[in-house]
Amino acid sequence: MIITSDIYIPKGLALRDPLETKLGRDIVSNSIDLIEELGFEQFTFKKLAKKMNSNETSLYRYFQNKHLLLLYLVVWYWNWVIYLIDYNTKNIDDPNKRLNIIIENFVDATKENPRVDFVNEQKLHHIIIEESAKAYHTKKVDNENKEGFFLSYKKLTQKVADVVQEIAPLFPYPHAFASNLFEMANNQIYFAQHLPKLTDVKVKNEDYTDVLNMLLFYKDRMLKLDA
Amino acid sequence: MIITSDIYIPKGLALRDPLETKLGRDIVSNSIDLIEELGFEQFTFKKLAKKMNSNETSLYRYFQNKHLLLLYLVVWYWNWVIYLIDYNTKNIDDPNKRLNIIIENFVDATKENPRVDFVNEQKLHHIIIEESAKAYHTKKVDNENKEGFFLSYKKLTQKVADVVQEIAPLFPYPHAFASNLFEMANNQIYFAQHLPKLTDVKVKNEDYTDVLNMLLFYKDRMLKLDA
DNA sequence: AGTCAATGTTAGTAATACTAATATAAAAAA
DNA sequence: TTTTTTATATTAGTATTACTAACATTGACT
Repeated sequence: MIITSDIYIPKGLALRDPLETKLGRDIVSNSIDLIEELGFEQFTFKKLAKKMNSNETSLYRYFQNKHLLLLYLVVWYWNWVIYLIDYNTKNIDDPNKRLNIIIENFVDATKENPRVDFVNEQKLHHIIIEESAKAYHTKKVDNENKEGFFLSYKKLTQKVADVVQEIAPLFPYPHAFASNLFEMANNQIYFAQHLPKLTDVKVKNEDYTDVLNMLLFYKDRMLKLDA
Repeated sequence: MIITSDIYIPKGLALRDPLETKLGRDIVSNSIDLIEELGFEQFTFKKLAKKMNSNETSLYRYFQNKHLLLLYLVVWYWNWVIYLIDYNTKNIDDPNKRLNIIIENFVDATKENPRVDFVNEQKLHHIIIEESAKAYHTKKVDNENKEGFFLSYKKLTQKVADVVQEIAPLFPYPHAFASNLFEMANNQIYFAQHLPKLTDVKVKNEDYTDVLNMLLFYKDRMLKLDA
């Protein structure tokens, strides 16, 4: 089990902690499958309950609505990426190497061994690419932000910004660079898969090499490491 | 009237051309107000009809559903930006100056005079920032792409990519750079307004100066114009 | 044997996202 | 001018969604 006490999933995101019960874990697990299959718009608690051989009402005991369930998954992903980059950059002194590893984990956060058994990280990654924008482009953002629902994304951004500033102390936009790096990774993968004229990279199957190289190029240019 | 024959709003996006009738123009105009006010999730045709003193059924004669109405607005915006950059970069030889103007228009596509009277470009810009991701992150993308609904975005990307290649013929990712520039402009404005820890720029009222400067910096770095 | 928490069951509601059928008014064609 | 077409409005209805309430059952622990 990876998600432990040092990983902050804010209270209020779920009505009760899904990790503590079989049903809760089933909700998380099956919602990943079903959102990926149907897309968020077509996904409903009723369909999810049916798939799980449970019932709608029980699901509402865990999540107030499907939007908060999606946000829960997105927060989970942010935490997962934070875990990955901590784990993979430990004991590496060179901040540029650390940033390379961060970028690798942005592009493909599914390759690592340590995983939670009931979460399919690859499918979760697909959901992030296809649906995550909907989790924070809503009229509720400001309230949800006050509730602390985006702390993980901020933490992730701050971590990357710190490494950027280690590499290039005078770089004026470390946070924007960090968040853009993350958004760009997901976005450009999406474009490669659905609107390829909007990008120059190719993604075949689960091979994100092109995207990785582009982001590394982007980083080197922005931080003037290719002089 | 700006939107003319050389601006391609694909057939199939609307059931009948909203520009040709009073009701159609009212739908476009009022939907911009209402989507901005309520957010796309809470926006319904019933509410829109009420606001317009029309009725739900009539609206369905123009748009199959609210998703296609949103996409129509987003396509409108893409066309509007294409128009703006064509208009504002005309007769300017220096490709770098042209790219600067493009970036200005990405950041704030509302400042120009030539405008369609029934479209509030400033509100439309807000909708793009807050809701546009939902217009193309859906299970329908691939089909809608086949219908040509994203040609305007591709055209916009291609235009910018062409300028990039004029400036830096060897730059390896002109399309990704172009689409990322556009996405980043909208995203970072959104972050500045709702999740400021994810960026370094500030947006007060409608002042996007910080964002503009950041994007110009980004461009100079990426294309090595600040050597 | 009793209670408690988790889950299930049944039933219901207001709103959403539509469609069909018909009526009326205004504009264009005969 | 009358007819026809076209646009819009009205009414009515449906299946689904997004919930909520009340109550029943199960199993685990005391």
